[in-house]
This record gives sequence, C-alpha cells and structure tokens, in this order.
Amino acid sequence: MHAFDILGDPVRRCILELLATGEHSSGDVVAVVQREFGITQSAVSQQLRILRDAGFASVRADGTRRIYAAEPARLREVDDWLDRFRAFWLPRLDALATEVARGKRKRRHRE
Amino acid sequence: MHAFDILGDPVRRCILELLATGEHSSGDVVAVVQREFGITQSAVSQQLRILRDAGFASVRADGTRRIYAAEPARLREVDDWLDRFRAFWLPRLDALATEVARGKRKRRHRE
DNA sequence: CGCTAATATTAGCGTAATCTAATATTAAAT
DNA sequence: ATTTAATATTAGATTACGCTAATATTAGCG
Repeated sequence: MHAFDILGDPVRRCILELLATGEHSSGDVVAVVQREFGITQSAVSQQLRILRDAGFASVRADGTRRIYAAEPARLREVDDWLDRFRAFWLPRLDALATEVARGKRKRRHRE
Repeated sequence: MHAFDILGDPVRRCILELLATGEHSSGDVVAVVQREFGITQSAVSQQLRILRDAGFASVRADGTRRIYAAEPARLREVDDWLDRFRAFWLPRLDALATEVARGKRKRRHRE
C-alpha cells in the first residue's frame, strides 16, 4: 500500500497531525476527530487500524487503554517521493545546503 | 481540495512522476500510463484534467498537441505538511542545517 | 463474579471515485 | 473541404471506500 493512499483521507491525516504532537490514547483521538468530523468511535477505530496496518502508527496497551504513537518511517517515503520535485523549488541551492540535503538522504537509506 | 486527496491515486502519481522529468505531451503521458495501468486514453485525459484543475500541472497548446508541465506549488504543501514530522527523523539537526531549513521555509511563504 | 469503561470488530449500506464507451472538438494535412 | 490525428468531454456502469449500527473483547473495579 503506497503511503499516499493512506494519507489521502482527511480523518487519517487529522489523526496523524494529533500524533505528531506526541502519544495519545484511542479515546483522545476519538475525541479530537469527533469534534472535527462528527463520526462515530467505530469509524475512528477503523481508521486507527488502517494506520497501524500500514505502519503509520504503533500501539501499546496501558490497562484498558491503547496508546498510539506516530511511526515516521512511512512518512519518509513521502519525503523521498518529493525529492524528485525539489529541483523545482530549489533551483539554485547553494553547495553547503546541497551537501546537508544529500547527507540526510544518504543517511536515510543506510539506517 | 487538499493536496493529498489528489496524490492519493496511483495514476495521478504516475503522471506527476513523468512530469517531474520534464514537459510531456498528453500522448506521451497516455503511452506511459497505459503501459503501466492498461487504462484508456479517456481515463488518462480525465486524470490530467484533475491535475490541471487542482493546480498540479499546467498545459500549453502546440498545434493539436497539449504539452503538460508539473506545477510545484501544490507539492510544496505536502512538504510543508511533513514539517511537523521531520523532528521524528531529524532529532538532532545541527545548527547550520537548521538555519538552512528555516530559511527555506521562510522563503517559501514570502514568495 | 458481575459490571462498567475503553476499544476493536464485523456486516451491510450509501456514496464518491474512476473506469469504459461513445462522441465532440480542434488543428493540421492532402 | 474532407479527412486524419491528437485530445477532451459526457454519460453511465462498476468498484472501492468509509460510515453506522450492532456486537465482541479485554481490563479493572466493587
């Protein structure tokens, strides 16, 4: 499943935006999403599962709670995909910045 | 229309990947997409229109041909969206690189 | 142990997205 | 002026997706 297929849904993006700020319980996620989209707990839970299955989020149990965290790996794929377009908005990147960017990218694939 | 909604389709991504390498006629796009997805000219043309309407591509006429080009602005939105996650994979960005990144982002919104 | 709270799952429905098939448009070529 | 090539458009069918409603699971509490 391509990363963009997962991100092509506003509810899932909303969840990830929340998780970008740190770990949150399923209940927290439901509350936030419900306020913004007015959908049921069930629907949110289903989206959380999709994010889990696709590797965008991880869970750990805390009693009866489930604590979700963002998993950055899949989002890096998006970043990598964008690389082919960066030349468009960075037409004259100075040498130093190029080195930094290149180093970042290399590291990414070594890890 | 959110940028991710547009990118959440494999055919549209395929088209943009091609346009990332430079301008191409509608016919070129059709040929490439057809080889990969086996869909009709009509379907490709419809996707080209979606990309145009959403601002991901631009067209100019050349006789009876339509020459398409990638438009980077909307893709930057994706880059911006990712900013909130970069902390995950760049936990200890050195000061210089941080400056470069910050400058880039500032410029982005000034233009 | 029974109850409640937190979350997940399943089945089925409705809608939106995308495809095909057919047709329209436009420009050049003969 | 026809005809052909390149592309776009429209209408309708099909599929895929996300939602609700109902139900299941699991942990803690009294």
